[in-house]
Amino acid sequence: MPFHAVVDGARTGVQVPQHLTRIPINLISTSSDLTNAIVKGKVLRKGPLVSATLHDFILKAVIQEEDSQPSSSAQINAINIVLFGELAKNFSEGVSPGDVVMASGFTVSKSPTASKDKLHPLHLLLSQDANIYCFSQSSSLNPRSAVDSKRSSTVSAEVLNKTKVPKYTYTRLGDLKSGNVVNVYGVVVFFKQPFKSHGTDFCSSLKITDQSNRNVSCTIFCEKLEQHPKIFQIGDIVRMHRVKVKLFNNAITLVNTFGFSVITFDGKSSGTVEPRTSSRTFHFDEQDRKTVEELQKWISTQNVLPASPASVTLSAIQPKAYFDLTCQLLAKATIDTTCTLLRVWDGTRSPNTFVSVDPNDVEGPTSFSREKESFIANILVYDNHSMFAKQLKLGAFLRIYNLRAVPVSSKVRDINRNQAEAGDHLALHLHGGTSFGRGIRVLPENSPDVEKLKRAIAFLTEDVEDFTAEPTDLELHEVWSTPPEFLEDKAETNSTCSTSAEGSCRPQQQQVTLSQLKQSTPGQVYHVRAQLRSYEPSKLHQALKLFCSKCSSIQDIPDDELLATIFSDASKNSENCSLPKWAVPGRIELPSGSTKRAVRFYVSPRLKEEGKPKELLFIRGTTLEETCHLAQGYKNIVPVTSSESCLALMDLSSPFLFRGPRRYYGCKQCSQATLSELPSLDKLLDEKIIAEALGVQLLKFVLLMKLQLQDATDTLEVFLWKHAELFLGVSAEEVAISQEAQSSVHATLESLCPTKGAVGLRPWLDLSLISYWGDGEEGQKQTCYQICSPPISRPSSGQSEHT
DNA sequence: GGTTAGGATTGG
Repeated sequence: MPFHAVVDGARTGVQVPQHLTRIPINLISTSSDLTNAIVKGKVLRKGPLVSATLHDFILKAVIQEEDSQPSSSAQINAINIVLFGELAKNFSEGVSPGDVVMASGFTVSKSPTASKDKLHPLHLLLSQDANIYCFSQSSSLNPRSAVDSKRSSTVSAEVLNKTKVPKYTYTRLGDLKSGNVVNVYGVVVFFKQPFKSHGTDFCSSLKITDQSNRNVSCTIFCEKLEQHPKIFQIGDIVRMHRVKVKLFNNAITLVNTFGFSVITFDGKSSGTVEPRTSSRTFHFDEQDRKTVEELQKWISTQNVLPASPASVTLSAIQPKAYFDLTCQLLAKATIDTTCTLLRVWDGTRSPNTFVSVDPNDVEGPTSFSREKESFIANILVYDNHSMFAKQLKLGAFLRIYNLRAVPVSSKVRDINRNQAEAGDHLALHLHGGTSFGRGIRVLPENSPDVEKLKRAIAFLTEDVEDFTAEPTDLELHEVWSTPPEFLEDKAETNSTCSTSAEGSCRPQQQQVTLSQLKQSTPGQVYHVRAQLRSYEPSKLHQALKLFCSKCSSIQDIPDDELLATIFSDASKNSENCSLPKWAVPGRIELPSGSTKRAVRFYVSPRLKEEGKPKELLFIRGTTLEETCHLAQGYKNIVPVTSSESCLALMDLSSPFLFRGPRRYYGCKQCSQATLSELPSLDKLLDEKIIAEALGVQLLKFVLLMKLQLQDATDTLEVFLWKHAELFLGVSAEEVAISQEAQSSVHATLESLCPTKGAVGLRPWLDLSLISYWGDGEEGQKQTCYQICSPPISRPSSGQSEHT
């Protein structure tokens, strides 16, 4: 290795070789024998990393000898050094001004800037044969040095060996020693959302644990909310840098100290490890990913998490219970100076939470349709939470912690109301204070819980018009080799809620038999009770499709055999080609069979500047297998090839992006792909941002099935399409990568339509169907049907009305 | 380079 960080030589085993002889800077001349010479100096200045030629970097720096006292002003003890290639890169990443470095294996030549900068007339040239040893002043590497170090922490020189030695050292919670400043990983077993302290900062209080099974309380003071850990639930994983170990009441606690930073991860494995942070620059490497995955595994195998107030849906609220609620904010109203009303839903039927409010005080819609109202809960939030609630945006996805359901007796009912209507109800309160982690958190749009919530409320938020507005039926029928259809008419959603149909009330109207449905006018939503007679395709992977929301085309997902051919053809095309101006090239060693081989990659200098150069790699010349292998180690991989002597994206028949196990495709028809540099972003890169930057129209994973329903009167073929995710309770994207999601779909279908057993014993389903006019063969009109609700199944008995 | 809090519910 040409670059070494000698932080604690005894510990890391890195030593400056004994055979080298120190040469004072002022004695360096063109006639010096430099074979075994080594110079030592403090880094005075460090220039930027410059991309010089196609495959190279240059970095200039100035070092000054600290321990030599120039006997006369004529003796110069500072010298320019010029580093090339990997060494320049490592120096750029690993060395800060003020660090002491030693250099060997260099050559010298005349310094072109000597007359201007008055430094040494020669400069040192360090290429791949040279060595740099860095004695970092950083406090973050080693807890012991951190305590002694008077210097504020700089993140520097943690690069020792890029692949084997971690940039940061993490202390197990069982090994914490009072007084040390440490970096730690931990699983959250208790937390409070940040709250305003009596001082200048917000305060987060949490308790974490790890494989050493020690629980440690942490207190984080930060002025800005975004600097606080983004904890959504117990079981999340936090990584904290530079926390000080203190003793309080005889117990070890951690408090943030100078240079503190934190990132948070989901405690449940989802295939990819996505750090939650607002920080533009944070270090996250392969080792971090492994650490997080080990903790995720540990959580899943150990019973480490305390029984937390379970996340509960509105329909499952128990009176007197405390619980956490994940929901969407629809409207809010000021009740008084200490209390705000939040109107929310989560897609399940709400208990009666009547709150009287003046419509003039309401922000957002003052009323909803009667059926929508039956899904809405009213929550009163007090004091500190009331203040916070006032700045919440309508439509936001929230998690409300330690919500309480208080039974309210009917004694206080309005005398004018009918007794039955004004019956007992639940009052939902978020009391003041932060005990038991009480608080409200806005969940980001991309969190798995929000994705789940969106699916659950889809049937409430999408009006019937949405179904028919999309010209997708053309595609639906083409996929099934049936006459193409196209929608024109719009259905209406005049609906009333049948209160007699307890639990099955949906925003739609008449319950009809299949026979009646076939004779009724298209353009409406109907409620049916039916059994699932059959479904196709029987093989789930055939139900998974790619959908373009721009041109509404649907296509199959290419199989690996086809993809392998595309990759192999592309890699044959290895001619030299011109690079986009921004691309910084590099090479990665890949194990290929028994031999290693190097493949080319390109990175964006902007991401590099932001401290995450490997966040997005453009890879050239790999096989499909190798690309998948690389995708396990790097967050975002975009395969590229050479096209007409220019670097270009690969054919859009193959995925344009690999993210962990996930593959993303673009629409051939709607994309205008160009290899552009990514815009500067505060947000973490995701498939949407990358697709947009590359001019790719991202294709959505969708599920498309055809079901045959039956009741006593008839059978009916219906599409399961727009609401397939809701119906099957999974996201199509998960089905594409997760065996668990696939099994869940199989289980759902098997429960509705068992392969064995009498047809009559199959469960009866309460379903909402939308019917609409489509264009049939040779311009003929034909009625089509789509499912637009989740299935609510009932035992096969009690269906006598149809049998 | 100083402060805050230091989990623990009954309350509209």
